[in-house]
Amino acid sequence: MYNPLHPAKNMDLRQIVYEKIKQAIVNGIIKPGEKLSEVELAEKMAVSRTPVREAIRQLAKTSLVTLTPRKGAYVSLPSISDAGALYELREDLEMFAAALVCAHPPVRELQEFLEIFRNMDNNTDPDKYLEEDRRFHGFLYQASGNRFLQNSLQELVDVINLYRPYSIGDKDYIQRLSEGHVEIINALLAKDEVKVRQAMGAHIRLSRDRLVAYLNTHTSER
Amino acid sequence: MYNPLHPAKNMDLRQIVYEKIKQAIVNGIIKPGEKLSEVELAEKMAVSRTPVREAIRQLAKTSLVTLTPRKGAYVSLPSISDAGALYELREDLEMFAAALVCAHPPVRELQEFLEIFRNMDNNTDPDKYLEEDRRFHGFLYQASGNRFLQNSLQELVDVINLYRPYSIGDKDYIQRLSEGHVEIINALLAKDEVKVRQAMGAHIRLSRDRLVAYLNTHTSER
DNA sequence: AAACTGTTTTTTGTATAATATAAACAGAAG
DNA sequence: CTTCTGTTTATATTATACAAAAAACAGTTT
Repeated sequence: MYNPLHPAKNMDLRQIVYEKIKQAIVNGIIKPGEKLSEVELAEKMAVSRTPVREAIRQLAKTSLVTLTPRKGAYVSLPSISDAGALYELREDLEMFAAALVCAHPPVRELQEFLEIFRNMDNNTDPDKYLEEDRRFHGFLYQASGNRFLQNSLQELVDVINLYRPYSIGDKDYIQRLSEGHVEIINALLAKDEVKVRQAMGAHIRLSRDRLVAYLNTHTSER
Repeated sequence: MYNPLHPAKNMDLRQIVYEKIKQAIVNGIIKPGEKLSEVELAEKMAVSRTPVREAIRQLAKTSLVTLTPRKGAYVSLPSISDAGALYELREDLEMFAAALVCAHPPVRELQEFLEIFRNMDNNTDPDKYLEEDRRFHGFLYQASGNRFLQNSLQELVDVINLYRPYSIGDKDYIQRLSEGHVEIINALLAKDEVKVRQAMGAHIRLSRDRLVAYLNTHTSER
């Protein structure tokens, strides 16, 4: 039940501002390449520039924001070659995380996800898929039991999500991606580590190839 | 040769302060658990509190510093169980990085390192070993060609180095660790990826086991 | 003497003011 | 008309001032 005597607010302004800006970035409200004006953000959130500055500095440490001395802060605009490097690292880390989960698979939750992804196909709302996809992967990170791994992966995925403008509205892959999830879950439930790694690797590569192909055809050069 | 017309200083104060504090931490001048007083640091470096605050906030994003709202910032004091998680992740990433280097080994530099580590044994100055060890691993990160991997690994290793007070003065392992490096380098030069991964994995586990054993015997509980 | 309460002191958190740099612009020279 | 230079304007950077919270302390009560 509810305890009315919880801490009033154990977050300071900077933390709140940090989360707000971060959400604005990962949800695409502020787009890659756009400038983060201190005064503008401060005014919009009705705080002074100090907490905004500190939040931006912290964001910069996550690669979501790029700092240019004496110029300002901008939402990172990862290059086309960054995409390869980011996915290369992600593939390794996701396979590792999944392998760790494989040792002690959380059966109940996995079965819930299994149901969800079994019922998804190319007619599913892409936003709905995206939401469950994030939830699933995030759950695996947490279930890996290694908080440093969890942290690294979450940061990495947040950066990768900056490419979202280049992949939305792409319904053709939802079924294949969902099937990939089903495969991963089944391998986890079977505690088959080799298959888990293989399935996860293929799943991530599918996303990577889709993005790289898109970038190659739809961008001149970056 | 030297060009006198390089940028006067393309670093702002915050960046300078950031590096100074970071160096103080990784070099053990400020020890794990110690408090980072804003005024004290500002006075010592003869700057105002603002750049110091921002530097500390950024440091906190690297896990080198832990922030406690309304209390202050402290040099992180990783727990005994963190040690396992940190090394678990490091093992995976170092193996991955080494495997990447294996595809295009930088022969010249590897041979230089080979000479260095061949000439090391338990009589070598531990500080000298530590320096070359860091240099070698850092070189591999860079040679992996993946800047995100390089970044993650460097941050991870910096945090692991916080345990240094718990492992100094331990000369018995220098020879074994050096032999490990030789093994890794030879496997890289032979482009034998399987052996590279195996050698690197064993090398990291050796360090981990040494630390965990030490922590288990020399600390009651954290 | 121990514990509680009220006060002082120190330090963090936030806001604002001062400074320095860079971008935009306009006027003058070629 | 173009280019260069000086000025203005806007913005990031740094410093300082103020507010709020936590820690240290002391005095009082039991």
